[in-house]
Amino acid sequence: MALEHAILVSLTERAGSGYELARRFDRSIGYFWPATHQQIYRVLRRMDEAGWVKHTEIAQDGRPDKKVYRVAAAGRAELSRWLAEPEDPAVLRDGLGVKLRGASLGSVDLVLKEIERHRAEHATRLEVYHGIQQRDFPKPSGLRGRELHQYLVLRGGIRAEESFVAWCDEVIEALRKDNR
Amino acid sequence: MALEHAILVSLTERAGSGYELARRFDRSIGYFWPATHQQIYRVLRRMDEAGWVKHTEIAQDGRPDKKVYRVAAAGRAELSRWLAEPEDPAVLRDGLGVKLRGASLGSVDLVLKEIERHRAEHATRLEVYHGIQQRDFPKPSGLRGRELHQYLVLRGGIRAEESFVAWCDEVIEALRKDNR
DNA sequence: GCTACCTATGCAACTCGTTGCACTGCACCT
DNA sequence: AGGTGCAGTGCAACGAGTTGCATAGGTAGC
Repeated sequence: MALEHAILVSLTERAGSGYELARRFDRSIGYFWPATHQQIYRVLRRMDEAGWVKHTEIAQDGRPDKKVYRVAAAGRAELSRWLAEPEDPAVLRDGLGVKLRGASLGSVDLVLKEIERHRAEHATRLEVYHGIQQRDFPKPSGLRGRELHQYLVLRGGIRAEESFVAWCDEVIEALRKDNR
Repeated sequence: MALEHAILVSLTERAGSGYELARRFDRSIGYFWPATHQQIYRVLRRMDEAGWVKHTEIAQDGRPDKKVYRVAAAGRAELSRWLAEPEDPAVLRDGLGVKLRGASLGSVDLVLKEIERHRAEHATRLEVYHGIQQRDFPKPSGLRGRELHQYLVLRGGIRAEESFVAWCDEVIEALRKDNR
C-alpha cells in the first residue's frame, strides 16, 4: 500500500486538483490514510510522469489556476494490479502505550491526565464518525456495492475509536484505583 | 514520541545491547512500537553521543563482542521531560480500508479473500496476546504500579486486535450477503 | 561438506513523511 | 489600513523508516 493507491481510489470516485484531494483526505480517506498536501502534490506529479493520471490546467479568475487530475488507463491498470496483491497487516503504533508503560518513571498523575485528554479526543472523533454515518448511511441494510464498501470502512473507523475509548476508560479506572 | 523514548523505557526496565533490544521490540514493546535493528542501532549511537545512555563493551568468545547500554542521568531526565509532555493522538493508518473502499474497481472476491487472511493474522496475534496475559498476569486484580501499567498496555493490544477481528467478521458477512 | 540460521554490529542508499516557507489574489473582520 | 483565512501550487531541508548488503564465528541439520 502506498499513497499512490489511496489517491487513485479517490480520483476514480471523482476527478480533482491536488488541493481538493488534500481537503478530501482531511475529511474522509484521511481518517484511514492521512496525508498532507505536500505528499499529495509530490505523488501526483510522479504519477503524472508515469502516465497513471492526466491533468488539465484550468484557469480561474480571482483564484489561482488549478490542475484537475483524472485517472488514466495505466492508473486503472495499476489500481487493479494492486487490489489483487496481498497487503501487509496494519501495525499498531501508539506512543500513549509507551508512555503508560513508562508511567512509573515519571508522574503517573500526569500520564493519567494525558490519557483522559486522549479519551476526549477520540470520543470527539467517534462523534464525527457517527455524524457521518447518520448523514450518509441512514439505512445501512439497503446498501450494496461501492456504497456498502464505503460504509464498512466507516464502520472500521467507528469500531477502532470505540475500542480506544473503552480502553482509556479501563486504564483511567485502574490507575485511579491504584492511586488510592 | 520518538523511538528514543521507547528505547529509554525499555532500557530502564533492563540494560541490554542493540541486538537484545531489537529482540525485545520483536516480542513486546514492538507490538505497540515496531522498530528494526537498523533504527535501534542508529538511535542508540545518537543517544550515546548525546549522553542519554552509556555503553560498556563486553567481549564474548565464540560470539561477537557486544555493547551493553544503560540509561544515564541525562536519559532519565529526558524521559521524565517527555513523560510530562502532551502526546499526539495515534492515527489510524490501514491499507486494508483503502483496498475495501476501492474493491468495486477490481475483484470484490479477491478483496474478500484478503480480508479473511487479515482476520486470521490478527486472530493469531490476539491469541499470542492472550497467552502473554495468562502467563504474565494470571491475576490482574492484584496488580499495582509498573506491572499494572504493563498489563494495561497489553489490554490495549488485546482490545485493538479484538475490535479488528470483529470488524473483519462484519465486513465478511456483509460482502457475502451482497454477493448473493 | 554444504546450507542455513543465530549472535552481533554496522554502512549505504533509498523512499516516505514532516515542517517551514514563498507567491498570488480575493474575501472578510475589526 | 491591517490581519486572518481560503484557494492553489510548489521548493528545500530534514528526520524517520526500509532494504540490501557486509562481516564473522558458532551451531545444527541433511
